[in-house]
Amino acid sequence: MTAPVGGGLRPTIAEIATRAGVSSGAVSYALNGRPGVSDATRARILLIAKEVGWVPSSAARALRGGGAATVGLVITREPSDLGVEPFFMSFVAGIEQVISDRGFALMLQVTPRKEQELATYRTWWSARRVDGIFLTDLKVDDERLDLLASIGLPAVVVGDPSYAEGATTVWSDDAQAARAAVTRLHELGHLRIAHVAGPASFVHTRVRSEAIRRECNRRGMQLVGEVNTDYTLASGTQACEVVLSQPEPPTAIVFDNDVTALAGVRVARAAGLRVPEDLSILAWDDSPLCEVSEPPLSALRRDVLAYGASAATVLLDLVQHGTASSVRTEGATLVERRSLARARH
Amino acid sequence: MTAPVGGGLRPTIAEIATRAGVSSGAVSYALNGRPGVSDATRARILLIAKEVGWVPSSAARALRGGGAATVGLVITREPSDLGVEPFFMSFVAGIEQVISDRGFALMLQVTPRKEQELATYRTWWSARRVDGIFLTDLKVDDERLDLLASIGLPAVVVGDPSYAEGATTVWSDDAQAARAAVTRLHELGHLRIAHVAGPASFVHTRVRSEAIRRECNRRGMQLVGEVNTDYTLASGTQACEVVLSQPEPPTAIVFDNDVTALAGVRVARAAGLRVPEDLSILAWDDSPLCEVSEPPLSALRRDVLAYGASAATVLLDLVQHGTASSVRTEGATLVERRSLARARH
DNA sequence: CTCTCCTACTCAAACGTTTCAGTTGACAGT
DNA sequence: ACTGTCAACTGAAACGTTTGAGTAGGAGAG
Repeated sequence: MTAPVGGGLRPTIAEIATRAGVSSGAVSYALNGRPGVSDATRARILLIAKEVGWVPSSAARALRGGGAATVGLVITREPSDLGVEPFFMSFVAGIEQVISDRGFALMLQVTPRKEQELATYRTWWSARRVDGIFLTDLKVDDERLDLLASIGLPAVVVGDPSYAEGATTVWSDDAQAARAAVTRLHELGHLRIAHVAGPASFVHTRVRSEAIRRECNRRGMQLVGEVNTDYTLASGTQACEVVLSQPEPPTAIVFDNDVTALAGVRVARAAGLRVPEDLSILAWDDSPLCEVSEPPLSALRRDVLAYGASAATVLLDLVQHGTASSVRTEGATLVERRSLARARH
Repeated sequence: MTAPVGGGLRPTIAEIATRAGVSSGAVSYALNGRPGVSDATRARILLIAKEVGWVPSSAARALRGGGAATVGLVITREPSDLGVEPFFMSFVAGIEQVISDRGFALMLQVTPRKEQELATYRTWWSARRVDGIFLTDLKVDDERLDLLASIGLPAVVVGDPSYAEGATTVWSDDAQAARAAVTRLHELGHLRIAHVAGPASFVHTRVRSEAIRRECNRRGMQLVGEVNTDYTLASGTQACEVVLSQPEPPTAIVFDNDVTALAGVRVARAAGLRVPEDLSILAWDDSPLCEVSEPPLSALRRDVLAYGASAATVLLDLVQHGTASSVRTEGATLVERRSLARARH
């Protein structure tokens, strides 16, 4: 008792084969553009496939060894923090632009627990659920790199190659952006600045901090504060209070994200300082938050969409050809709004 | 030439079987907790499986017909809008809490094109990539409902059941929250209010608008403005200008999201109105944006994490047992900050 | 006419899992 | 001692695809 030819949803190659009067092997050749069928037969098969709405079973392909046509992304952050973080959604959208055209899908996991992340990589790989993954939020001496290397799961590291232990990376040059920011502040006459940074464990935090420190030295500016935060409003507020309560407070502060920058505005105002007249503020990673702020915040903007797209392109090359070379994407540019002003003497 | 027993990553049931000296069928029974093996053998098999780090091949299971152990979510929004939208990340995190415990994974797609969304459902289902999906941003006469019904893809609709055409839904009672909001404004003596809403096509926009209208009538308050926006700063600004430039402007405005509420603060200030003394402002869906605003905004807060978790629970029930009943989650609660004040006479 | 080569196929195995239908023994009941 | 029952297994098929090996039939060379 075979299924009615006209019938079912989810048609298979076998059904196309019976309709076309050939074997399933021939259909496979035709559908995959391989030699082994005549042009006439191929055309007929393709037509039928389109008619019945055939879509290859990714399960069968994955089982056969052809890969799952899926890439994975684990976001290890507190869900509450993620609400504010505009980065990931744009990044995912950028990934999607590239992979959907190539028939790939994205598997996502959001979890606050970092052991969970490691377990997920193991499981995804063992279960053949993904062909490769994106590794974000790169840390110094990142244990995830070792795991990935040991299980052999292809990965693209989103972050500075000098900390990626030889893995393929896609990165934006934060050091260069940091230099540009400091340069701009110097132009405006600022000689004492501070840096309210992200978590010290992140590579990009370290890169930014170091670049700012170096550039200050080079230009004879003083870095009168460098405090780490966890990107939250609370920790930004505290950091900013520390920095501003010094005997010789800075005339400008660079913040590593938008939320802490907003915290900075509030703290400054509470301390009786006007922004930007008494204190210039610069945020890293532009967002609507910066726009709606009063005053609107100047920010270092990256094209996160393009960043995600680049990462996806590299990962797919890695997965499909077994090798790919690292890519440096366009760096951040400084968007000037109204939170920067000339330093007062 | 068989593979070395000690060897490979990604061990299979067959390998466990040879190690345990039983057939692969027995191993399958043991691993899935089915009868058919003795307790002793079962224990031995489980031990070996743990030792070699066995993980079931989801491809093989899906092929066999057991389902892909994957659920899908398509987010159809402009990537740039998503940056601000705290909803989805929290929602996804809530989903994850539930599904990862049950061995399911989440497949995500972010796209601005709505035809893409429909195509994705077809493809995911035909390719057996997902067992079910979450349908968010429910619209009036939503064409996606018809597609899902016609292809038979299990789905949980996130939105009001009265517009879901009989599909299983998970929803939060926006009408009730709207009534609570209006009630509170009435308590504060406001008699003329306005509503800056979301896109008219969304069901939740319609539900909120209608509930606000009704409650105003019931209490003898005037609804002196009801404008739709697309949630962006620009459209919020425009809507708010329209509402405030009337001969008899409102003394309080309810905004359907945080960004437009912030736009409202700016417009009010530009018009020489103090918030909240001259104009009370209430945002829908709390976010860090509301906290950092000046003044901090009162908001209707939902537990989005729990919302996502509920949706996931229902979808998994639907997928695994073929049936599930709709769930109404806890409604929004009003978080008072400093943007609400007693109306002036 | 025979031999080779080529095209255009067909056949069957393999991927890893689940499950149905058998096949052993052991053991109780009569 | 014979039958039936039950637990504890084994064997094989099936899911849908890819792919290497095999084959029929025709064209061309000698």
